[in-house]
Amino acid sequence: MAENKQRCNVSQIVESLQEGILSGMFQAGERLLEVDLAEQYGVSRGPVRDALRRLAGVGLVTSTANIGVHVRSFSLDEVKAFYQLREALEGQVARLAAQNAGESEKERIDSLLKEHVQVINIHPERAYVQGHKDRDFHLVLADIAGNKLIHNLLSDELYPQLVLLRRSHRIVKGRGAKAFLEHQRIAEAIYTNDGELACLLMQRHIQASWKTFYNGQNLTA
Amino acid sequence: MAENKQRCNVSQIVESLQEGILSGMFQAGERLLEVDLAEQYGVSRGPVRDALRRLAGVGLVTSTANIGVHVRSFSLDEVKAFYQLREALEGQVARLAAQNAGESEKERIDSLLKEHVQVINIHPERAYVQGHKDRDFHLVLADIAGNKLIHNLLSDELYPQLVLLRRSHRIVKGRGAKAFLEHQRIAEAIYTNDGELACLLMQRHIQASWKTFYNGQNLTA
DNA sequence: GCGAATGGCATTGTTAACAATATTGTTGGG
DNA sequence: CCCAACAATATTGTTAACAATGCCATTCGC
Repeated sequence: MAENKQRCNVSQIVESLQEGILSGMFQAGERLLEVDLAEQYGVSRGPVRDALRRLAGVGLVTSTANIGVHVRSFSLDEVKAFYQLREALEGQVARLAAQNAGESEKERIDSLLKEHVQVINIHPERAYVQGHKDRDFHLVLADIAGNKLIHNLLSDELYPQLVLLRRSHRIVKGRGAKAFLEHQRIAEAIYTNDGELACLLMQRHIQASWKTFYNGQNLTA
Repeated sequence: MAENKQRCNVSQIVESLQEGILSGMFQAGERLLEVDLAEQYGVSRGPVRDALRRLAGVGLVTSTANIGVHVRSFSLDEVKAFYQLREALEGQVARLAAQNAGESEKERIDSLLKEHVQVINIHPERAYVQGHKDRDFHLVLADIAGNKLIHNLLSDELYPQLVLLRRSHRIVKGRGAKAFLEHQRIAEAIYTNDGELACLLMQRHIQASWKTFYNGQNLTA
């Protein structure tokens, strides 16, 4: 699977490892050996160490002195804290997006939602998580919000962590159509530049997502 | 000043460099040479590189490939984004703290504020930024909120960045007594477990802090 | 005289060997 | 039979030398 990619630089290693972690090639809690990875990427341990430190920085692995690095796993408390953080951040994103949105931004959201409704109709059971970042509702809003700091926090740290924690907790099915309807309500608030409403609806959207996650855990546990 | 501390490990180097950056020993934008630091700490370049990567991870330095690392400097837009992020996070913190606070937590806040009023009376002009983390109003609230994720984000990343950006923009005087009064209002909301009010007051508190910063910049610019 | 190419220097990126530490397996005593 | 101390192994931490890259001054052509 992980063929010998010769002479990778650090950022390529980071990207490849991140994909491996998010795709489930590495299981949650699995140990990542520097020497093995170094051989896989046809490189010495130095760049691998750099890459692992960067992954630790975005919370995808945990690095312990003299022990090693492991793919991160999340306790239920950590997941709860995670959703509380998202609630705060994405509420602010929705508020700012509503304040900033002009005609072109509103059209951008509208066309995105029209695209999503197609996907929903074709795959009603699917998790409704878009692959590309430009096609994700939440990240598009974060872009429109015009706050690069929050956008990067969501895009580079929280969203990868979200993918990982859903995987590590065996979440297979999302809320699909229901989430899409909530997106539409948020979009309507943005169309009228109602920041407070957009913030409130987004917070409820995240809360609903957390409740689905939590109930799913209780059922399987 | 930076005497030869022999045989430091990585976390000690990180701590020392962070203190150097936050104390102003290194100026904003200043380049940090690996070889110089390595000699200062009596260690080779490897651990220094590790330390610098970790500082880059918390946003105190910027690391550019084949160029080097520089003490981070903040544009006014970045500072604005920073305060918008704080507004979201600390609003959530205040809400959660109000929801979680029992008698012991309320007493903890109360004794902290009584301590602060002493400081204010003795040094009315001082910036009202506490040195130790256990004595900072915002971090104590984050602790009471019971969300380790947000607490660490504030304590390990945003607060060091706050110190740095205030320094790099030559902010010398804070809002002192006024900020303290706002803290008291927030505390009162927490005493009645009114999460929504605590959140709102905290957000206004952060906004007021941003406005002070912004006006200060316009005056000097 | 001025701008572009070039060469040397300074610095970061990488490597492989070495040191220190943790984990695992083994042995001896109780 | 079980537990503790110890040895062997595996892995991370560190080092110093080497490679590659960017920066800067000098020089060459115009």
